[in-house]
Amino acid sequence: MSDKITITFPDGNIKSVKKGINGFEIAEEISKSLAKESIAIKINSEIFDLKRNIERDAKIQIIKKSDEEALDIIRHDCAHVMAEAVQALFPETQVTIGPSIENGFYYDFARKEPFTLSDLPKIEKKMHEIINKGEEFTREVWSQKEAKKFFKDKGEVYKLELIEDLDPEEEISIYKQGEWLDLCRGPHMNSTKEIGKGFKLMKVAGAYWRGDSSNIMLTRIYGTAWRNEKELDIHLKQIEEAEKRDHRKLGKQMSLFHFQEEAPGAVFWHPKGWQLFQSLINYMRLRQDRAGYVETNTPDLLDKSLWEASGHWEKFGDNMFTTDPKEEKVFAIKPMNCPGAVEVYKQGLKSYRDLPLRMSEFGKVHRYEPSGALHGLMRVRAFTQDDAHIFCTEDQITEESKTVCDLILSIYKDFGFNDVRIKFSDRPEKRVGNDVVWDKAEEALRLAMEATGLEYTLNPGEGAFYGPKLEFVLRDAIGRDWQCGTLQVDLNLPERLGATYVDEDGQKKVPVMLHRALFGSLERFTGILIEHYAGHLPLWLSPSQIVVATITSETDNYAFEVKDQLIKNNLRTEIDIRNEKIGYKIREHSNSKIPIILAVGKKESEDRTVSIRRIGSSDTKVMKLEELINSLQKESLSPIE
RNA sequence: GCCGCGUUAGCUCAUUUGGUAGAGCAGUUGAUUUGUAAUCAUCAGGUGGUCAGUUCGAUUCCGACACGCGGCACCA
Repeated sequence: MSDKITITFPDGNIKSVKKGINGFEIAEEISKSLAKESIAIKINSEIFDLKRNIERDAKIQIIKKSDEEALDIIRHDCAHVMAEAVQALFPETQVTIGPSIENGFYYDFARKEPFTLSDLPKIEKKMHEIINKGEEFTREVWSQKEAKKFFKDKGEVYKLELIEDLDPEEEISIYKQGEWLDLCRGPHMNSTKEIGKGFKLMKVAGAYWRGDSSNIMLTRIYGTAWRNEKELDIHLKQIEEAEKRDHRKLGKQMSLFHFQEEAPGAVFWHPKGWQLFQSLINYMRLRQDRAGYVETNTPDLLDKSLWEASGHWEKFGDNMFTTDPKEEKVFAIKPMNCPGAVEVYKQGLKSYRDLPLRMSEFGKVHRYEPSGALHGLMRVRAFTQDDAHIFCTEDQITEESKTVCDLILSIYKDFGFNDVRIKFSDRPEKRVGNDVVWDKAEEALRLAMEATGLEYTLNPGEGAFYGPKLEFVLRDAIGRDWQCGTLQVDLNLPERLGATYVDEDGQKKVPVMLHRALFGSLERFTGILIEHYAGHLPLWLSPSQIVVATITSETDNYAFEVKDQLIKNNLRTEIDIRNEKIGYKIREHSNSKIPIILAVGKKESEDRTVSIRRIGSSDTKVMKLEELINSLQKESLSPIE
C-alpha cells in the first residue's frame, strides 16, 4: 500500500502528498502567509480542523480567515470560549448547547439564578483573558461510556442527555481548550487567540431546553462575532441604523398609529396611518378585480357550533375570543374568514361551471395571541386579512395555485420586494382528514410549485391543520422574518362544512378550497413597508404627499391657491402658513417624511411657480404649478392604475 | 404563556446611599415677516404605570398586577 495520497486543489491542481498530512502542513508548503491566514480545511465539501489528518485522496480547500466559511468557525469558537468563561466565573452553571448562528452565536446555560445583562461585562472580560492566553483547541475521540462517565461525574446532566440520545455506535468528539472541554463536532480554529477582539455579548434571554415549552427554561446568552473589531463595528452600526427604521418608532414619529394598554395587541390607527392602510386596500382591490375575484363580507361573530364543525374550536379554541353566553348560544369572534366564506358559497346550488369561484374578503380577525408574542404591527391580536377562498375542482388546483403565486410575487414587486423566501409546510401532527386526502393536497401543491419554477424550502410538519401551505416570508429592518402571503390547499373544510357542487355527470361533489392571503395581515404588511422604505413611502402611499410652506405671510393667499389646485388634482396636500422660518418648516416636514415640500415666497407668487424639494435630497427646483401637477400625475397613482 | 429587563411632562431623556422631581423639543402667550434641516423671550405642564407593603417619610426598598422591550415557546 502506498503511503502517498493525491489531493486536488480548488483550481484543479493535483498534488501527491504523504498520507496523513494535515491542512496546516499543506498550507505551509504553499506559503508562510497562507499558513498564517488559514484556519480550517474543507475536505470533500466538509470542513475540518487544520490539524485533521487526511488519509485518502481528496479534494481540498484551505479556509482562510477572510473566507465566508470562516465566520461560522469563529462564532462557534466564541461560543466555546464564552462557556468556559461562564463556568470559570459561575462554577455552579451547567452547559447545554452553543451553536453559531447568523451574525453570531449563543450558548444556553442551566443555572438556578438566570444571568442578567449586568453579568455580561464580567463574562466578556473573562473571554478576553481566555483568548489572550491562546489556549489550543484540541480534538479527542472518546467512547460513549467514557464520555457519559465524565459528564455524569461533573454533574452535567444536559450533556449526558445529549449523549444518551446519540446512536450507540457513534463515537464522541470532544474539543478541549486549556482545561475546559465540551462535547462538540467541530471544527475549531487552532487556538483561542485567533478569535481576536471582534466579538461582543449582546443580550440574555430565556430559552427552553430542547426548544420544548414543557421543559425547564435555560438562560441563553447571545453574542455577535466577526473577524476583527472593524467588522464588528460595521455590524453594530448596521444594527443602529436598522433600529432607526423600526416601524414602532417611525409610526410614532409619523403619527400613523398607537397602542395602549386597554387594547393590547390592537391598533389605534391615526388619520395618516389609516390613509396608508386604505391605499393598500384600494390597490389590492383593484388587483383582485382584475384577477377575477368577487368581494364578500361575512359576520365577525359566529356561533361556536360552526367553529366546532370546522375543527377550529378543537385546535384553537383556547386562542379564540368568545362572548358571554347571554342566551344559550356562545359566539366566537372570528379568528379566520373561511367558515364565513363557505357559508356564502353554500347559498344556492353551485355547478362545476361556476368554478373556480374566487371570493375575497377584507376580513378583520381576532386571535388571542400569547402576550409574549405581541410585537408592534407585526404580531397583533386584531388584524385585517386580504383573504380569499378559491373554490375549485381538484383538476384546477395546480393552475389556480400557480396563478396565486404569480399574483403574490407581482404584487410584492410593486413594493420593491424582489427577494422573497417561500416555505412549503406539509402535514402537521395534529390535523383533520385522512392521509389519502393529505397526499393528494401536498402533491397538488408540489406540482403547482414546479409549474411556477420558484425556489422554496421545505418546512416539515408546519402546515395548517386542514391542509399544506406555502408561506411567503419577508424580513424586517432588524433581521426578523415575518410571514406575509400564504396559500393553503384545503381538501378538508369544504366537506366538514358541507360545501358541494354539481359536476358534469350530475353528481354532487365536494369542491377544493384554496385559502390565500397576499399581503397577509394588512397591519403586518404596513409595518414591513414602513421599515422597508425607512418611512420614505413612495408618493402613492404617502398619507400626506405635499406640504405647501410659505416663506412670509405675504404669500399666504398664493399658498392657498396652490394647495387648492393640488387637492383638485387628487394630491393629498397640507399647508403650513405658521409664523416660522422656512428652514424650520423644512426640517419639521422632512422629519415627518413628507415626500414633497413646496416653498412659496414672493418670487414664486409673482411667477406662479413653486420651489420643489423632495425628501432625501436638498436640491430644489422651481417649476410652474401646472408643470408640477402634470409631472406628479402618474407617480401619485398606484402601480396598477 | 415562560425567562430577563423596563415604565419619570405630549415626545426624547436626566435626577446614586429614601427627605414629595429637572432639561431639551413640542404646547401657551408675546416679539420677530423670515429663502430651504431648529429666531428670541414668556408661561404652563408631573398623585413618578397601577395597587399594596416596609418606613416618621418611598420616584428611590419589598411584593402583586398591567403594559412594553429582548428572546424562547406559540402563530389557524
